[in-house]
Amino acid sequence: MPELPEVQTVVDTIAPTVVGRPIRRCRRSAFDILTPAGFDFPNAVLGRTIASISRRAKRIVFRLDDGNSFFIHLGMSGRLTIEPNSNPVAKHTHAVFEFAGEPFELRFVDPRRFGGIFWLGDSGVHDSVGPEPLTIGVRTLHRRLLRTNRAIKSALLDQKLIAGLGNIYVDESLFAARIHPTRVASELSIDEVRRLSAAIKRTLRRAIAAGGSSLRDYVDGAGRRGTFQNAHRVFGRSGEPCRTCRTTIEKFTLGGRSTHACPACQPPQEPPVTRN
DNA sequence: GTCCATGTTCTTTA
DNA sequence: CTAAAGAACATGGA
Repeated sequence: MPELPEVQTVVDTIAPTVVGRPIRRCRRSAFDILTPAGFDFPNAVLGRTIASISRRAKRIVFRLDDGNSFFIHLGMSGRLTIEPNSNPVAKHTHAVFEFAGEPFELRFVDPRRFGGIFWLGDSGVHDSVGPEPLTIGVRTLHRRLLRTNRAIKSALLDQKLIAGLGNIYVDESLFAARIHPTRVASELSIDEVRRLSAAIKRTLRRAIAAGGSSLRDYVDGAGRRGTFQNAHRVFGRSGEPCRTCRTTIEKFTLGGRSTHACPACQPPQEPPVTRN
């Protein structure tokens, strides 16, 4: 469910409330969402103060005052919200963090359990995660795309190639860059990679500003829905007219994922260079 | 009952 | 061996 903009929004909405607070108690921590299984949780966090909260890829990283850190991944259906202690505990609540003397607590709910809590220790090293899309350079992106012959959409979904993009923002970014999702990654021209890099950054920034996309049940740390779904150009708009050229938005399966594109704005082959 | 879902990882195939 | 495709994971909504 949550991609970079949603995860960033969760970070932004919980940080002011929980940073600097000592964790007094942890309740209802489901065992099967901890990696490595049953790492010293909750002992590793009890009594520790949250020094900072940040985002890396789609991960919400908690740095503790003892130098250790862990992260929460929301998977497909995860929620991380600040709620009054007195609120009824929702079904599929896996972890509740209580803070000394505070009437609110942080709750991790994830019905499908694709998410989890992962221990990083004192290294803070994130492996199997590529460069951040908001800061990646054109040259770096180009070099990494040259290494694979997969469809550009599949390449952009590969978190090791570039981190943080998911099904929504890949489709939206490719539309903004006027590149068809089935194009071979290694065959994009440098000009197309330039457009793609700019389109990714622009799309993500706008989505963050809108609080992310709430298609189904995504909410931020305060329980509020995002509004970027209203600005989608292709995702979830199959059968509707393209907002640029009125051509019907197509939907098909690529790499096992539903894929949306405008066949006119995003030609399946790179348009030939016109000369005069 | 069926199909689909904003993600990731493991297995199978080529 | 590697790259790429496919299956699996678990739950709920249409």
